[in-house]
Amino acid sequence: MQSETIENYLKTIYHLSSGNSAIVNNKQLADKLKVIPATVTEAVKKLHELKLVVYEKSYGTRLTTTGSKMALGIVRRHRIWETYLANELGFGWDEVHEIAEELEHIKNDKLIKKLSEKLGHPNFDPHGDPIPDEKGKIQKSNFIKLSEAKIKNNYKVMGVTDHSTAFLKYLEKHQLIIGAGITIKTIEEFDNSIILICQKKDVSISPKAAECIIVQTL
Amino acid sequence: MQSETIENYLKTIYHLSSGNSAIVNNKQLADKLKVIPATVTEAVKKLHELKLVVYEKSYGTRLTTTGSKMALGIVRRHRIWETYLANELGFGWDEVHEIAEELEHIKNDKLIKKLSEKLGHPNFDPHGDPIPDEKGKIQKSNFIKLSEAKIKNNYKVMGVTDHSTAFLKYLEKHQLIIGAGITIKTIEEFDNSIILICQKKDVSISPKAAECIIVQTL
DNA sequence: TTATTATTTTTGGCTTACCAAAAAATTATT
DNA sequence: AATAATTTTTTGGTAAGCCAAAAATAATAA
Repeated sequence: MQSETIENYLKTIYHLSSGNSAIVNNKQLADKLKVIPATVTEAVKKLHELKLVVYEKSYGTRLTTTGSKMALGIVRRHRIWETYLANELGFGWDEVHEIAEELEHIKNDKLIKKLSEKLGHPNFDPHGDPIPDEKGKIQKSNFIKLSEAKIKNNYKVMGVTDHSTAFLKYLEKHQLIIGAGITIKTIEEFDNSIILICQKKDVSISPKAAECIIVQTL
Repeated sequence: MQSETIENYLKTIYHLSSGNSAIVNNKQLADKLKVIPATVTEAVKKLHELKLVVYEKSYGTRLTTTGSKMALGIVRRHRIWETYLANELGFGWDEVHEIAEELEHIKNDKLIKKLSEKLGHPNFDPHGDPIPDEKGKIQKSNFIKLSEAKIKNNYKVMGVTDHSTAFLKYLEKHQLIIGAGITIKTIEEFDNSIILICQKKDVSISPKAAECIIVQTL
């Protein structure tokens, strides 16, 4: 099995199981990887033989400890590159994901080490997602989803969980950039949409969007 | 045909024909690409159909204008990355080639543009090789091979044509680093080896090594 | 020029990563 | 529980990129 194929499967399993080694099913994987379920069946069988996942027929797949470590390594490379592209090369946070999808497959420990060093060993990428350290440890954060925010409280925008270009552009339009301070003004009773104050302006956020925005309690 | 495979063939044809669209043969290609000649035959046929090379049976292969442009693009990416790794990330010039072999395949015009910009649009990489510009134009240089150097003259070490780690380490040991000023002291009659002065020390260079060292006339 | 050597091409085969369609198993719905 | 819908697996097939061995061609030396 090709290293890049393996990495894409492991990474996807990791994301779908939200880092918990929970079980993921073939359909989900097929959708994310843009292949048909039959292809996934084949692949997870091979990954099982490589002891990177535990695959149980007609049930599902989860990462082994080894697989999880590898996945964490890929996630680390991806997020280090995203941070580097944004902070050092001046890319917008809506552009970095796509490029990092390619860069993440370059496995050269020294390269990632140098990049991390130059960035001052960051713990979070420009989307606010945590960057696993060399050992795969992920820094816990006091981040919550904007949808869980409480009225009158102050928060700082830290990231997003949806990386689609459409969504990122939407945020930019509302000045909801990383680091922006916000205050919850109202939460509409009838549809749960949130009115918040950002840059002294009122901004209305739909519940769906609020689910995808990560904020830090201040 | 996979983009990375195409790129590796084009790049190799480019290097073997010394940028002149001269004819290269299957054996040479097979050796460089670490495949058997039969594989090359298959590949060049396909590249011919893609109009990237002109392949004549039992004769040889050369780049078309399109193929040449593509090759120049790959060479540009490779050398920009090498320069970036050395100048911005502090890698040694003996380390950058290997990493750039992978990075060169990431095709994102904006990325290369940003890297080049950050470097101040360099025309030469850390090995002294010219970096083609966005249009594929290569800056001419007054560089010569050390083997062509004349007695008593002064030169500056600008690069190498052999990127093997062994060779680069050999140079480093003799303090023959990029930018080093040298003076030709003697050229031995019987074996053409060169005695030069570098850092106030006498250094003897074999004719074979002298073939691989690029110097600039001062 | 013939013999020898080197290179190139052909042929048949392999693995990886995919797909399509059909069959089997699981899960959900009535 | 029976039926319908979904998911999973099996089966057969494809293209890319490789190899090994044999046949054909070209280049070199005797």
